[in-house]
Amino acid sequence: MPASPRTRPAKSALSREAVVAAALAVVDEVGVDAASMRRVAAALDTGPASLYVYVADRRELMEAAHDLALAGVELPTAGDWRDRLEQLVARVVAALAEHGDLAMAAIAAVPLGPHFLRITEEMLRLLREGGIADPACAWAVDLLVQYVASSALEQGPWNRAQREIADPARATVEAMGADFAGRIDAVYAGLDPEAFPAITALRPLLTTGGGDERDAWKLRVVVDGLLAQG
Amino acid sequence: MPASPRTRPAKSALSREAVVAAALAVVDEVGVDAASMRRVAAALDTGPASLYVYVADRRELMEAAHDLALAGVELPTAGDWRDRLEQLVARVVAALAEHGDLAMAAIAAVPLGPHFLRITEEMLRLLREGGIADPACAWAVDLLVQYVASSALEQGPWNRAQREIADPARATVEAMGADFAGRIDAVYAGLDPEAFPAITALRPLLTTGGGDERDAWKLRVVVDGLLAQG
DNA sequence: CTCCTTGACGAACGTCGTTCGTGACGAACA
DNA sequence: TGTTCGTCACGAACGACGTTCGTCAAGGAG
Repeated sequence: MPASPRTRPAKSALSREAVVAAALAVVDEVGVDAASMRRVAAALDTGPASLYVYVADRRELMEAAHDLALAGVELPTAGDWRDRLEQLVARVVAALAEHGDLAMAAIAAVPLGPHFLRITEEMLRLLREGGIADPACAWAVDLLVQYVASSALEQGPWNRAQREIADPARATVEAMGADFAGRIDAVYAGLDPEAFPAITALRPLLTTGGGDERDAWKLRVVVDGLLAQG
Repeated sequence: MPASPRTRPAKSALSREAVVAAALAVVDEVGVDAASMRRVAAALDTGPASLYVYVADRRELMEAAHDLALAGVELPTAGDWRDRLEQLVARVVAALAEHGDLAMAAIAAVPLGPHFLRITEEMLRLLREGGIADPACAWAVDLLVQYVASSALEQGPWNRAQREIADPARATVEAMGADFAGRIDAVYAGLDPEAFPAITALRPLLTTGGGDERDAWKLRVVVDGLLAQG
């Protein structure tokens, strides 16, 4: 009588929480696209069909993982409404960017998970506290959500590449990571300087990250712009 | 001797242009995810393997389709540098949003196709013409590219749903299209008003598009914010 | 004419998301 | 106690996918 996974007691029962956490861990490891149902199930020592007890489909699973990544985002408490808004946005971006390309999981539709909703609520609250009219608040939060998604998607894979460069056990990925900006730079370098004088002139600036300072700058642009509206 | 597709003269030869154009048409029809190599090939009356003569892989094909969508974007000539920058950005967003979720094709990496490069060049040129310092120009164009991608991705599927509602021949998709915002609204409606007072209060504003006016507002926010930097 | 290159593309492979059917287990009921 | 029902677990299988490899046909060069 061979040991069969169908024999119950040897494994703890699955739960939606366990499944979602496993999905997030697999995304960390291999990215959203490669995080197949089979991989997630394997991480749980089961088969892919088991996951469907807890999620309707792969999309739901990945969205849940996305929301889970935001569980640790704490609402800021220090400073005026603008400080708090900027801190909140930066924290959300950072939480997502901690997980490689996780932002891809919620890029095609408005995220509606519990954590994202509480963050949305807080953004709206802060905007209203800042005296911004309600119609503009609605549009502003829309823009901020765009900013969050696109920033997380920019920073996430970059963060990941940096981590992999720093990890000697992953030297095989080193060439790929170091080339993250190298590929873009190579394209820019190959352009005709006559036809592309601006890109040519700014090339070094376009391909060297700028890190936290750049991110803070971009967020400041958006918020200053919001404040500039009548 | 059955007629075989291997018999040459009955079909015009493929070309990269034809393959990319077919891909864009299929994306228009079914969206990026469903635009499989098989579907694109079928649109060309051939098999999927034929496409690999012209593109290395599916990613390259979709990116090329993305760039093709920008072929018709003309650089603005009227107004001061700010007018032209805003017009350019709006045109790029509109060109992408004309094609459903095409923006997904270039969401994970910086687009580097010929049309996108000429647009990037023009953005940089205009920013410099506006007297913005080079380091800030680099960051600004980065932010504008984020804005373009996320806006196209927001507007594209919405545009598509609207077109499908307006098309009586596609009545079967009507319920889905009409529910585009309905689903979000349903989630918001189901929230506890005590826990989510802001979302509850602003719900009508959050789920009714705002259309062109909102898009113009958001772009103005970004550009005003750029101008506000020292 | 022969040889080489290139375009064309079918067959096949490995992988994927998902469904369906079956088994195991526990709770409820008679 | 035995039976029934509901739920979790999950293997087998299906249809679809991206891609590779091998073969054929056509055209050009020598």
